[in-house]
Amino acid sequence: MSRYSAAEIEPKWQKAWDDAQVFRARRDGDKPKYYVLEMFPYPSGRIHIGHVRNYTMGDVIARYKLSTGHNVLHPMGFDAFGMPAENAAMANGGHPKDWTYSNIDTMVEQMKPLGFGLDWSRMFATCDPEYYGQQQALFLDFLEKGLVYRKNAVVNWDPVDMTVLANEQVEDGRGWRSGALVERKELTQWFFKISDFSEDLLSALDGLDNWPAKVKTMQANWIGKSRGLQFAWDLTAPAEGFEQIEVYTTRPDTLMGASFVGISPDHPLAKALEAKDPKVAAFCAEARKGGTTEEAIETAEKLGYDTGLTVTHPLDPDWKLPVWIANFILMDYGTGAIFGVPAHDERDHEFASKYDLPITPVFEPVEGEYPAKGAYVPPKPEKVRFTRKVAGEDIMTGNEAIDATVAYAEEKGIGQGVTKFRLRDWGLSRQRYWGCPIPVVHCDDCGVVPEKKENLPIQLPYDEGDKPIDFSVPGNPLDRHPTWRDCACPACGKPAKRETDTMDTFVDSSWYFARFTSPRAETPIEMAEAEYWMNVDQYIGGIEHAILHLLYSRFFARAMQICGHLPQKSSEPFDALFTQGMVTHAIYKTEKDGRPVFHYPEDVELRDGKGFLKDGTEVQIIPSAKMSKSKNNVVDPVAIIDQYGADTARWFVLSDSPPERDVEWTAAGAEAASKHLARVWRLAAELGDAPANATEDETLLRETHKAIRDVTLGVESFGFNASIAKLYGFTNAIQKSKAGSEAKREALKVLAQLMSPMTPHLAEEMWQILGGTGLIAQAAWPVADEAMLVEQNVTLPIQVNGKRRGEITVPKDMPKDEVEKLALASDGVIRTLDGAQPKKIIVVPGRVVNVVV
RNA sequence: GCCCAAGUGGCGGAAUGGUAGACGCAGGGGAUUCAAAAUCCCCCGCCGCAAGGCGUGUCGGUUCGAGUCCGACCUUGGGUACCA
Repeated sequence: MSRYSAAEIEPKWQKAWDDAQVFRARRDGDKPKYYVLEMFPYPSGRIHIGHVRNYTMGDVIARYKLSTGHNVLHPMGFDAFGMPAENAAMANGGHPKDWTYSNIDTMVEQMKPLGFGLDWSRMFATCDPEYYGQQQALFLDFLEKGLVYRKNAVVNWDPVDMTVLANEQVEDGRGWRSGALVERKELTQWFFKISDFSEDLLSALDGLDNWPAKVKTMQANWIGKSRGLQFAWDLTAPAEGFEQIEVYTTRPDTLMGASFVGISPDHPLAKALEAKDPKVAAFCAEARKGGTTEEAIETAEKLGYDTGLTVTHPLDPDWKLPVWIANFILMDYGTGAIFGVPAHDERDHEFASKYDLPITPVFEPVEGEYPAKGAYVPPKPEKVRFTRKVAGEDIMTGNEAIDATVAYAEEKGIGQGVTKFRLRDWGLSRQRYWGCPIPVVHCDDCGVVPEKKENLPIQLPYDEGDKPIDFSVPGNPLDRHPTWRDCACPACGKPAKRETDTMDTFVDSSWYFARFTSPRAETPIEMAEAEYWMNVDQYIGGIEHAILHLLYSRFFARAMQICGHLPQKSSEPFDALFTQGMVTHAIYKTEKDGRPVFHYPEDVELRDGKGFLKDGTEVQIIPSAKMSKSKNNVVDPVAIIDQYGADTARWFVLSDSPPERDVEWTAAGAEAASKHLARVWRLAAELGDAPANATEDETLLRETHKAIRDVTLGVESFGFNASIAKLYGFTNAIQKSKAGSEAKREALKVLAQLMSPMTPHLAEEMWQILGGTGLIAQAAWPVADEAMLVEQNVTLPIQVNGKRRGEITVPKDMPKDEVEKLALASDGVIRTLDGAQPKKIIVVPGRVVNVVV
């Protein structure tokens, strides 16, 4: 081979790793274990360059840990249930199962050439009956422990298609297929009691030292612990059997500013009124229009209906307030009823302004003006002057006022201080086919009956031949299946019906990390394996999973532990978390007849930062856009590997941006990466036989040890781009060095080792060329010699009033006063001072000298 | 709406409160070559002939010193419980 050829090198070394079973996870030996996991992919059909980046990061960690003497577990699987498979079946016919498994085959085939150090023997898909059957067993155990229950909850309802819609199937408040205005409808659904763990899920965040702070903050806000006052407003006259309306407030100190009591359209009182009064019914129907998302509800126009009922203020029997039904009050949070304080809440202010309700301030700023318009909502720790206080001092913080009011209310027997959480129970029912069936049976005599474990897995019907699963009509095929629904009651044996809801796909991904420790076990996990491999030492995935997936997994780990399916130590399953950014790509756009036309990158020629089509038309370049098929800006890793090889793709996705940030894929960047790898290869292949040179050899050795230190630090701190920058520097140093060939050989062997987690194939090839022993993948990571890292001199910038005016080079441990003298004597300082006397001189050893005038 | 981030040359980005722009791309100049490709070397924030001045989204603050800390705002991205 006379030049670097990825096509020749890469398959060769992949086979060598396979033959030596380098990445088969082993429990044997005295080595410490290390479990690195990237969030597993959805089998969309083809791998994406974002996958390449994500799995390359994990692979760097896996290979590095292997070379530092660990037993590494680095598995791969597929998050294979979900809506896209059903959508594909709707659009193109076929069966979700066939579509999914065919996609998995394609993606595995596309992933293998990337050379990831994965233990493929552990692979599974969540749609494998062996996996989801164990998930059904977990569900039954959770049910037995009281961690699952049924209650009503709202879904998006398409009144034309008569089907439940996912949030993403609601576009501008309308069903994506029918175009009908979506309504909120209640259904009986299954729930996991995640709210039982609210306090623990919140407080345990403190112990997650190796999680990004932003993720912990997001989770903490999501769980949303609040303290407040719960109390009841007495109706002036009983209505529909109600004498009181129970409310919860986090700002009881504003009670004297109340102007109305509001209840949710789903509040029992609202429902009772609705049943009797067509006008209330009409309003509630209107209020239920639109999707179920928090965003849709919060941003919808505030609508209210005056019920005509009134309540008495708890602190003033003569004060009557109206009761309104309002569309922005959620039945799921608190008691489903509030009292409105327009002066100190933006939403209440908007509502009161619209319906002409009184706006009564209860406090004002200690200094400055009361805002001219809108509500005055200072932060709770800020001191304010109360004009209509319930209890406490005239001037106090919001927090002090809340405490004083709660104490007062409790003393007077008006209400109780309570702690509440925003976190709601996890609704897991989905009215869809392609998911894990919920293993229960509905019996007319026995009610809801759990399946017997020996009947698991309850498999989805596949129905080849004359009765295929039909996706051409909306709704859940399981619900209208001619035979699958019918079964015998596990309790009494009489004819009964299966639950036709399947599980949320978040359930599938909430325990797969545990299953990887014993993927073929006939129980959910094998305890001995979990004891050894858990927890995940490093988890890597997208920030889009910061809340739901991670919170659900944390819940599952606790619930599994309660049921004896995970060891005690695994209540927090992910010791360290890293959230990586996306790979983006420019969009090339022109317009035709007022509509955008998107062009493929290969059809665009770039000159001086501008893009042109073949016919000379200039295209608009939109940089750093999320890749999207409809925008024609998707980079196909298969094409990149064909053109440059896996090592180039791996090197590039790590090189240009910090891993937590987005990286833009550019053809020029990929080209540059490829050229660099070829240069490194040539350095090894064309080593030559120059004689030793003591000084130069020593200098190169020092560079080598610095490179070991810097690159290792980068890898350990997820600074892969920093490691790569150092590797460029080290490569330049070797290339320019006048050292002898043997010194260069040693430097190049270290270079190969330091590159091996990122570009493993090239590293193996160099290792072989340079005469390394065995596989570089199994060689021990080099260790930097501290003695080689010590510098004698240091260059200090000299500042005058914080501005750089020169620099001096001094011995590392020169005393401060001598540094001062040298600094004052330097040209830049003399010129800038121009005879003025320095007031103060700041010497930061090894860093800077600042002369203050 | 609410929660969480990010914003630095033409571009991607570097920088424990201490020389802003490491490293790479693009660009310019040169070497090599019959010529080219490939490769190698040098230059490269902005304004200015220069001295020097200005520069890290905007405005203000803390500090001897701020890209970094604090406050407000703007823009972009992620999440918002049935996309995964």
